[in-house]
Amino acid sequence: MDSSFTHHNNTNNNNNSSSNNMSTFYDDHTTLDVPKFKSFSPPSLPFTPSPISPSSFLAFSSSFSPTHEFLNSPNLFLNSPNIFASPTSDAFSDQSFNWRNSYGEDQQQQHNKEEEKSYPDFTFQTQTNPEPPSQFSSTMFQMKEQQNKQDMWKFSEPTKQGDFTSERAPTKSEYTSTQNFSSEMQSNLNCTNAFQSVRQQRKSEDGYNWRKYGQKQVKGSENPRSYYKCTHPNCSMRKKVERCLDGQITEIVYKGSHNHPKPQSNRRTSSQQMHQPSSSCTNSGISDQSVVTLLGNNPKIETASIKDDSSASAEEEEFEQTSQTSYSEGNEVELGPDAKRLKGENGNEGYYASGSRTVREPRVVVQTTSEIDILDDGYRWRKYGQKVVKGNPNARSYYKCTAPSCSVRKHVERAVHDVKAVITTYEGKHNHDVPAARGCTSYRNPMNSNTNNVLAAPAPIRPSAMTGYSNSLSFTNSLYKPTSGSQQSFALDMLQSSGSFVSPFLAQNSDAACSKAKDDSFLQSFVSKNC
DNA sequence: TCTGTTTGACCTCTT
DNA sequence: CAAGAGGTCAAACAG
Repeated sequence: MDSSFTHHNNTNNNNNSSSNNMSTFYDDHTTLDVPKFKSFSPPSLPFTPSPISPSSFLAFSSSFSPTHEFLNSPNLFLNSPNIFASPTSDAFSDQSFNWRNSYGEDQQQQHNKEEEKSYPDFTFQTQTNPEPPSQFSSTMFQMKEQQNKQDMWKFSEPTKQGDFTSERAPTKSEYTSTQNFSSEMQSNLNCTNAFQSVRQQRKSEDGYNWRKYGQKQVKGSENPRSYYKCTHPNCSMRKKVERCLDGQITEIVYKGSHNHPKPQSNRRTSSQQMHQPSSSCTNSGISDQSVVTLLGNNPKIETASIKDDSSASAEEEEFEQTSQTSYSEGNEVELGPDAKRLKGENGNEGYYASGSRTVREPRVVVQTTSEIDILDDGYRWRKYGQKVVKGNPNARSYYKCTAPSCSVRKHVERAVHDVKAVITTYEGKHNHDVPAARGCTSYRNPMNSNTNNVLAAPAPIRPSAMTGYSNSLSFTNSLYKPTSGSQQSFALDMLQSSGSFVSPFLAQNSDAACSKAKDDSFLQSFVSKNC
């Protein structure tokens, strides 16, 4: 190891900038040269509009495609496992939905009554959205620029829970940018409709046929994990579904990609049928999609522009060969010792929270191939592992620089003392310059270039230019001393997390950045708090 | 008989 | 190299 350093990204105060409004969100990212893979869908996720329209709240443009970041983020919560319909069984019928944690007790009780009226034989509970969409979006969104792009795009917790409910059923027109969810997610998102659908027609499908080929009891979890293959000839698409003992899905991991269009006629009647709400649109033909995730305790939206497999399969296939897209919803806060590892055939693996804890964290992960671009530091990274290390229940992501013969690695993890704090540790030194962002030729590395700070993307941090950075969480030293050869720590991620402050900060040289950071009251308070 | 599921054994990978 | 864990295979089983 030539060197290492750590930067710390604290998201506690993320609300103060980019989360404030969508314009900030756009401004900061739509101009980014988002790698193509980020705008490509989880392979084979069929479209089913959610009654909770992401686009009704979040008018993402098609160019906005934080798919990977959203869904692979351990911060993306989906604490409503109950609303997942089992794609392979009828566990749905046995499920009890409880969103009590999503809002106040009074509201809950009142709402429960309402729900009981609507679904006297159903225990699913939801709530009328008390906030207008615009308000919702402004309070829900939170941008987080993080060393690990997985968490780059985030949403802050709503100012009050329950802002986002299934009862806000949008019209179909609201789904112009919303497509392609896994069947489980579809069911999840189509809460109300799904239930109605379930009640009416227990079985439905996601358009693809699956065959169960194995089941395992994974260590650290009481929940069995089922393995499914796409039954289409030569299709490598697989998925893992983990369920609680009561049949509720707590985790879904997609791996690979469909090499075929969705079967036209797929009215299979096997137990593997997916739930497809009757109100859903199986194929809108709209290429851009948004992924929306309901979050039980902390309702949040995850939105990503992805492509419908059926409408853009060729384009996807081209990219699928070299990209990885991971979609993960789970409450990393709840990630505990019983987090489990998942590993793809490309070597990717990760630990994800088990659903056996007090708060279940269903998640959907889509894995295609191996490469991940992480442009937040300018370099391209390939995820090669993820695990929970001793002393910190939070999963740590491991990445390698994708440049040939470059041995730089980094890992990202959340601080044990503050789950919203992200520690990124670099090991080694890049033996190459910062690759230009895809489609971007104006990128300049602020750390080793005296040229203009022309940034088409958030300016990268150059850990590579530094040596001897420790992975300490300490903030006692300067926030950022890239030129120092001694072990240092800095709160880069924290700085990044400050939203609009990020780019200006990063666009400056390190000294200026450091100075600016120190002047920032937020940073000061953070440092004071954490040191 | 066919199709899909179950489940123990085996394989592969990581540590 | 061994142990452990996850992933896959395939025979047996069920509907």
